Amino acid sequence: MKVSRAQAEENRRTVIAAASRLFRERGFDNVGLADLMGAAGLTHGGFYKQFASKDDLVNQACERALADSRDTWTRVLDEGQGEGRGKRGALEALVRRYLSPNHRDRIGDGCAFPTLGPDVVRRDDALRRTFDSGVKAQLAMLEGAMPDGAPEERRQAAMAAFATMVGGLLLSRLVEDDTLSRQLLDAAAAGVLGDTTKGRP
Amino acid sequence: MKVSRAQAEENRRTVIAAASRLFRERGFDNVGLADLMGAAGLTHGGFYKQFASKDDLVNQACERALADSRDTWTRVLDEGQGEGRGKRGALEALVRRYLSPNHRDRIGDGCAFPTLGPDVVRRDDALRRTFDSGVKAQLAMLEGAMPDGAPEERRQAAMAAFATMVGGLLLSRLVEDDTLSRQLLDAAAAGVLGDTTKGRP
DNA sequence: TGTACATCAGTGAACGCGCGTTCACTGATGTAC
DNA sequence: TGTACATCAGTGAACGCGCGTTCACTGATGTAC
Repeated sequence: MKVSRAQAEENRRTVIAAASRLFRERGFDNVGLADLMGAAGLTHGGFYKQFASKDDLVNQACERALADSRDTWTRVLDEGQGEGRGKRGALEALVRRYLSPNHRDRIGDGCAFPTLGPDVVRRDDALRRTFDSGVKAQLAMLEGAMPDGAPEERRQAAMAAFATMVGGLLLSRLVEDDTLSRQLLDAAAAGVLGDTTKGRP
Repeated sequence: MKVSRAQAEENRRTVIAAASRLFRERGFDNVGLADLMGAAGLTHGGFYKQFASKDDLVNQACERALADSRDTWTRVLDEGQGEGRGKRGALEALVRRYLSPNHRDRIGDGCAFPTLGPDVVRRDDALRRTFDSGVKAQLAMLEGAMPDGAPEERRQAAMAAFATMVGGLLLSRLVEDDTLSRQLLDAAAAGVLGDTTKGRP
């Protein structure tokens, strides 16, 4: 049976959104076409009416995930600057949200770099370019969010901060003890925001 | 044909060593039993004479990779302390080696956390415990390598440093421009070692 | 030390399963008159 | 506005392939005498 163009377009978007979540949760190889189409209430046979291949969907889903991530960062930075103490407050809001137990536990909605990064490194498709752009874009946002210093210093600080955030989230997911996991998140946040925030009582 | 016990034991070790490298290079799912046994010049049929399952080998290969990593850290810290400026020199040697283009490019020989970490997070086997122990062990080494501060401060600094190292390596592998990649490595190293090392000229 | 036999690491074919992809078909949608 | 027909999103079965796992078999090793 055919379906209206609007419905088909909505189905396509539903599949991409589900893929963007499922790939982060289970990895590219552990999500089948049947899972992906099933998320939109469809059967797997129609897949190739919407996408050229599984790799095509992988790429579109990752673009979606990275775009969502950028939107979240923009929103959090805006909110933090609005209610907080200027640029410093915005950066703090972003870092604390990124390095939170909530972000740690919601892998399917979270940042794609500490989740799919290594899988992408092993590829040589268009996906590498997608992530390359994604890193540059979020690095630029972080650079703009850095409150202090000359442009060159802020760029360097943004790179170190990004590394600490991505690595802190990844490590916090690798340890099983929740207390240690939170300590890792807090220590990483303190490392980014300056040790003055955390420290001796 | 049978083979001497010594030969069989050597074959087993060869397979584990090859697995430890291949899994890091291609991921667990993209290395078949035929590849693994072939690395020791064997056919895939004999696999189950040596290992209970593929997951069993995955776990043993990761234990090996993590143990090798610890050995490397120990050696680099010793060398750095010997020829360098005490504990400070040892930490610098470790961080600069970890965040080097060489480590970035040699994934098969490198740290397992930014390479296999996300794949491990998705599992719930014994492998999670293996990595949990691995994180704790290397964190303890880093804590011991921290030159300054009270124990609590050194522990927190070690956590932030570990996060920056793991994240910096991962990000450096995700960007395609070599110059930017090296800047990420250097910025991460500067973040760990204190911005005084790098900075304005 | 030499011989007879049990052991078992390794072989190579086969099995079963899930996966990405293809394809003939369906029937509501969208268009042309 | 109503009718006839082409389009094409979605269906469900089938294909081929690679993979982890199993198994009967081999023959050199290791052991018992």
